Amino acid sequence: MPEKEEESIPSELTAKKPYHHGDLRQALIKATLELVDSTGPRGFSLAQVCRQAGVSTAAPYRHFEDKESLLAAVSESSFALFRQALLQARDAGAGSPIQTLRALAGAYLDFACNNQSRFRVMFSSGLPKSRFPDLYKSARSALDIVLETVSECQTLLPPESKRLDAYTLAVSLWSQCHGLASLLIDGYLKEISVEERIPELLDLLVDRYVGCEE
Amino acid sequence: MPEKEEESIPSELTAKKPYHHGDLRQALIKATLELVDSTGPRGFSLAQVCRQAGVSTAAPYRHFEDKESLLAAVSESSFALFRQALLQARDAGAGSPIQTLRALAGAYLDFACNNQSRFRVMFSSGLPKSRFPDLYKSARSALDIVLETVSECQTLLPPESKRLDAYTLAVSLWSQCHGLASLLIDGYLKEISVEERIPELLDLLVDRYVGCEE
DNA sequence: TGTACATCAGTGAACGCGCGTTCACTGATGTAC
DNA sequence: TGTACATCAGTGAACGCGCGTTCACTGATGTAC
Repeated sequence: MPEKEEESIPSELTAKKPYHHGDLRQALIKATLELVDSTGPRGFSLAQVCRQAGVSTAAPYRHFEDKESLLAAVSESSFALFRQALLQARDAGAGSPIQTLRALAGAYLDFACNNQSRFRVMFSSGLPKSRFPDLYKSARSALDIVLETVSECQTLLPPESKRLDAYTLAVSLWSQCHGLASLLIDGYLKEISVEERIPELLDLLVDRYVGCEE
Repeated sequence: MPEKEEESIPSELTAKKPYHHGDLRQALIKATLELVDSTGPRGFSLAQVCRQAGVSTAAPYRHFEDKESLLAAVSESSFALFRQALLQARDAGAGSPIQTLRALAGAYLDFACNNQSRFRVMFSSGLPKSRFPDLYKSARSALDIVLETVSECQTLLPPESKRLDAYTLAVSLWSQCHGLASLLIDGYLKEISVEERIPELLDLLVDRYVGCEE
């Protein structure tokens, strides 16, 4: 028969929790991301989120219209962070166009790998565009960074890189980043130990955008 | 007050449906795919599947252990079809290595676009590898086609294409196909009307695998 | 500075619902004799 | 060929459960006077 703890009440129980949370909105987003990590973007329940955040099941309705709105807020904030990361990579380097593209591709991959839950919500949540038009806008404003940067870089590159229009090039770079990120996150590249070859892959995919220069 | 139809009983009601279904297993897989199309790989319910297949909610348990097993069967059959499509593309051409790679990339994209539900289940269902080890094997046996074909093609190509090992090249080709397919399916390429440029994109991504030749 | 009051973020109990799964059963099919 | 019976794919009613959402409420905060 196990002894009962009688000596002292743990501090997290004595410390009376305040009636108001402080920043429940952010806490709910954080809890959602943690659950998405194990259940996928559609497998979590609002009740779980509330338990995780230590709050009653009615509390979220002060901040979000319903469950889907919470997920949309998670997605929108993720696209905003993503956009920031891409912008930072584009502006930080200030080196050659090739270096800028390389930095952009690296940032894309880094964001995906370090924010897997966010990446999943962004690209696999299946939220209806019709209900959340702003969400789609914030997605586009992040992805446009890729398109714009490739266009800008292309104007700075030697003429032989210009036989293709910038959009085609941009989509090519973008989809390669996106595919690599998705396959990494889903674990399909684990067995063939591709992770240490990522720098090489990034160089490969960027170098080829300027024709033949090595 | 609407009139009631009294003239004749529709044939689908008079035709007594047989007690045994015939091929319920396949019918359940088909119904699941149709629902996945609108709800995502985790949003459908077994009850909906049964309604769609015109069968009681207990019927699936003659064919699948539980709901997750049904989804795993959908995924496994999809990887098998995918593998078939890739093999066919690889073997049909019998042209130059470049043509073979081009055909493979085209088949990857075609499969994804013509079987969007299957593609979603394959890559976004989040089924636990631990419970369905065979599923992961069938995934690998499909994806290995890409790796093998790139290796084979590379041995037939001029030496300047060999400065990178085949795995790195294969992963690069693979991830580009995968990213392009994912972005197309998720609708992120619709506004910039990239769809008519797909052949060009495919040429672009394949041509670059052999160094500089144009 | 002190008090009254509006505001609003939280509670917790309750709801109706659809879900996944089980059960004893039924009816069609195939096979042994 | 005809009959008895084992097999098994289906039924339909029932279950317990967790879910999303609502409601009247409570208690903390900020502001007007």
